[in-house]
Amino acid sequence: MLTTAFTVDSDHDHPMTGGGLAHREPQDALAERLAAGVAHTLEAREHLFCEGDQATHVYRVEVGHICIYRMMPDGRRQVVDFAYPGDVIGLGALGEHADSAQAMERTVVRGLPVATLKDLARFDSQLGIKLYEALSRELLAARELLFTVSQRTAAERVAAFLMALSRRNERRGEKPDEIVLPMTRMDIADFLGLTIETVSRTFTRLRTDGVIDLEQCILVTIRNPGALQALAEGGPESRAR
Amino acid sequence: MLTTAFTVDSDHDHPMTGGGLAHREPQDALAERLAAGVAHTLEAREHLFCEGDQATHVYRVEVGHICIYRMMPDGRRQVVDFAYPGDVIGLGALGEHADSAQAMERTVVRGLPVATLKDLARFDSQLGIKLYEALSRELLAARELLFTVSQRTAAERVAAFLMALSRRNERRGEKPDEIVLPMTRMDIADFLGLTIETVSRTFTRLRTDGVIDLEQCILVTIRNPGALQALAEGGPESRAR
DNA sequence: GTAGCCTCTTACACTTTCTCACAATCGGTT
DNA sequence: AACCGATTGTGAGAAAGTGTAAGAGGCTAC
Repeated sequence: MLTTAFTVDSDHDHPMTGGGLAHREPQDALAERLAAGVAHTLEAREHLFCEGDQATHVYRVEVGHICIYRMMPDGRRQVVDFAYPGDVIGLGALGEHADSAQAMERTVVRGLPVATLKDLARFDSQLGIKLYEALSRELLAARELLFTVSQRTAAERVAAFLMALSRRNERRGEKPDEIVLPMTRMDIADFLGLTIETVSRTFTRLRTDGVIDLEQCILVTIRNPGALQALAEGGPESRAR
Repeated sequence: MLTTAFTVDSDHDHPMTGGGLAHREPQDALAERLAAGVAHTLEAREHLFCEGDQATHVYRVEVGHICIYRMMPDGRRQVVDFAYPGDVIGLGALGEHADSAQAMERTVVRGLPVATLKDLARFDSQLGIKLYEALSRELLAARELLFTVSQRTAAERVAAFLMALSRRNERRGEKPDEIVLPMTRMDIADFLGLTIETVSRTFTRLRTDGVIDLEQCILVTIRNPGALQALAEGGPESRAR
């Protein structure tokens, strides 16, 4: 899960916070179980599950990316999370899914039946704790996003979003200043509670201000990490409230 | 936890969703354990714990109300939850608290050491499941609030907030059309991601429109539940997006 | 290669919410 | 009863973000 936290170090100082993605590569009991799951390939735009579906499985993304969102009858949409390879999906669900999960491109997931997981947890208390911790990280990330969407300006939200992806790259051993965006502007807008136009304008503004480069719309290069960081944290020019 | 969900029935159709308050009166293993906890009285404005404090205990509110929030260095605040009697606080914390908990008035809580809870959960898998479910409900409520704050207009947010409190009353066997607000306008504003002025104006607007009555600022009487409901759901006059 | 489609960008008028300033009200105290 | 501080309510102007619409860029299929 993407954490739009304004403190850079939260990922490392608090290993439990999980940082960018809530339960990435869990080298533990949970990971072991999931590795034994059945692989399933989704085409682009295909749904892994929808709101109201029975929550039968827990999934781990192997390849590709998945967008988790929720809709209002009138079409308003809230993206809750972007799941990257290694991320686990479907943990919080009790009975029915409260949101939908859609592949953003051709994506491979590995699924484990909830019933199996439950049985295993009954005897393996270590696994139970891992599940609990994974859920805690999701809760923290959800509240972080709430904070971002509720209290930050458009520029701050986009900056926080990019910083989250940058930190994610860093943790993964990838270049922290080159960010590939697997999601559309619409996905970003619905994640940050903005319109697609505002997201686009904000990207442009960051580019003209020399904070980022944007050769293609899916590739962001961070030119001035300090400025981006400051903006994400609620920098000098941000409104005081 | 307060759920600002737009579907009224979510409370009852999905018992796991928890509805208004995430883990109210858990008549189960968790409740039993918490009943054995040590009572502690907080004065108005006193903090139960602060961001960064070691998460030593899990608490249940017995009397009074507690506001759970998070601050940004520049003073921006996000209220994450209002805890009512019966609600459990401090569940998601791993190591350190990520938010602060402040009594809104003289409040009595009952605390149980996390270490004790962990020991108990090791042998009582039923308790472990209850903890997991309680956390799931918190996650659902957090995402619900995210949705509300991110996608709804000021009027819709206030309406959703009042509807959540109304449903909460109903579940408790109290009058669903008479709502006592234990929190200040500032708390509501920081919960809904609005300014105090906008909250105030919106209340006034609802009053002049005949949707609610507002003799004192802490007592809301719902005059037209249908209209309030429609507004909370994103009624006819809401923007289509 | 180019026609067609989809996403992204940009511009401008408009709406909502915020900011700032001040008045009114409430609750507790002297 | 009058005072006081804190909270709440109201109004006018400012700012941020939105909605509409038009144009640019990129990908796919033919």
